[in-house]
Amino acid sequence: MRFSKQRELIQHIVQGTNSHPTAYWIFNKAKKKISNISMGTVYRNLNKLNNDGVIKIFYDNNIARYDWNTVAHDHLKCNKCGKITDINMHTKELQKKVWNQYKFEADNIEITISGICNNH
Amino acid sequence: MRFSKQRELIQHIVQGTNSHPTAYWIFNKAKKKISNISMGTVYRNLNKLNNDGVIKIFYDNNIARYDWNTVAHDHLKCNKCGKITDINMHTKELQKKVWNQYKFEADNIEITISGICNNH
DNA sequence: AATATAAATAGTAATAATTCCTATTACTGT
DNA sequence: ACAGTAATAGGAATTATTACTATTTATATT
Repeated sequence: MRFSKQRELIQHIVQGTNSHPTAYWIFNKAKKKISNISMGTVYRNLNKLNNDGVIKIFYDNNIARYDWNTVAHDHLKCNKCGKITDINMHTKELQKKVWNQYKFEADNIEITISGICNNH
Repeated sequence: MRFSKQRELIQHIVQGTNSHPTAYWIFNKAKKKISNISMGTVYRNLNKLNNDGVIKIFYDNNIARYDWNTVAHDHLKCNKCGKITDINMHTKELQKKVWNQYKFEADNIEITISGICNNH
């Protein structure tokens, strides 16, 4: 993969926030540095970075969010303020379990827990 | 809520399959019985049925799928054949855990595990 | 059974998220 | 410096979903 300043910027934006941003948020942030950047470029590079394991994509209901944290982890989503918090649910155990019980080779386990966070 | 034959049909379609169908699949199935049914009607009723706890909505990446099984459960998704299988991961324990560790009141826990199923 | 009314529908337009397409641009190896 | 290749911008196209509105229909009331 060749270097591109657009991709570098997109990577830095994702890596510079804990807010689990959407593509649209990243696009708006990127426009401030490269005013003519397009959504196509944002999506293409986010997918590329995800495929290369540089960042991680996950889904909050039906919209994609992007995470600098590529280590396996899970999310708490507050239904009141929308805040998404990283947590760790030891998915290794689940991975073993689905293999033993269902002979299913898990390569990705996503746990999203919604409810009410400790600010409410 | 008033009776409608459209909603009744939609409910029966969802309750008659284990395939975790999309709105579009349900729409096509419904058209065979009520040829002029519209997508708006399908979505409106699926949401209504979900809100009433008659069926359950969940998200497979960025698309909505509908499930007759309203008891809390989880899903295995095969990356080769796309098949989605119901499993049970005892999320009660996770619910306790996030309360103890994070003081987070979980009301919904979604676990989606993707990988390769036992047909491959 | 006829009527009123409130709710649901069909059909379509609008929106939102994402992917696709193509002419153009710009790294990189020679 | 130049050619070849890969990435880009910008916009069109697609897909999923929601919103709007005139019309129809289920149900309660007479």
